[in-house]
Amino acid sequence: MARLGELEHAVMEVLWSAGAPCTARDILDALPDRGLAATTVLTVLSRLERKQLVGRDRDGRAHRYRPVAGREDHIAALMREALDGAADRGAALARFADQVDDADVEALELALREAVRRRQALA
Amino acid sequence: MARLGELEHAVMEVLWSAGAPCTARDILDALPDRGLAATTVLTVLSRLERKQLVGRDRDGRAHRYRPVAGREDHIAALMREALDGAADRGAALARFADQVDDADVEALELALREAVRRRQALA
DNA sequence: GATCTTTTCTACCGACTGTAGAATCGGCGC
DNA sequence: GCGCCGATTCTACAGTCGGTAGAAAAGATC
Repeated sequence: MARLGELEHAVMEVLWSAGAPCTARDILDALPDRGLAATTVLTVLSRLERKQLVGRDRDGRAHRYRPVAGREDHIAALMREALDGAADRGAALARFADQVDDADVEALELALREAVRRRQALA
Repeated sequence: MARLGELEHAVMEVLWSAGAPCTARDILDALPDRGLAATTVLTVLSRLERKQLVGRDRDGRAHRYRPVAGREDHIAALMREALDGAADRGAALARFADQVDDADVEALELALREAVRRRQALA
């Protein structure tokens, strides 16, 4: 999976938070502290499109950009990718379970119950 | 956390698999297909040391290099790092639970039970 | 002390990222 | 229709990172 630079990530955050497709202008306005040029945002967006992290559709003279996947999907994919590097997946998952805090343990237990339920519904 | 290049990763794999501290020579010999120069391995090791992924101790005229953390610890840390990017950790964990295969679900369930048990023993 | 290995220092190249100017494109209003 | 203005595309450059390794120094061994 493609790695993201700091600005690329910031742009993805804007798109993820927006909830609706954004123009480059919207994104520029959402990052006022950086003092970026409009073309910088466009360049970053085109790179994100090349990496297939955003898509776009024309809207008048501009484009509206949208994330291809949601933030949480993206994160889950990163977690899977990390896990795929394990020789012993069970051991890696055990370490992971040890390292996360109690709230995450509970959330994970819930997530697993739900996932199992969904799987059984499909079977 | 530091990102790893392809060769850096390969060197870490050698160290993780070795089970004992290795010299640069050992690592070079473990990667025969690459036709690397000895200095290349040393350079990579020094970068890994700078990234605090390996440590070393002198042994005669050479050094012996060892991974600071085990492979599974490293992977678990990567997974946590990805998870830390989530606005909604529960949602990210839910996606993760949906995306992994049945064997991983079972391994995770087991890992969680064990983790909870260990936590209770500590409390 | 000569030799041989290991290490350190330095350097180069290519890829990637942040950054943006120049040039072009394309609606919209008049 | 045509010009204007914002959006887009193209091009470029600097900084960093990773892969690669030569030159030079350090250090053990005989």
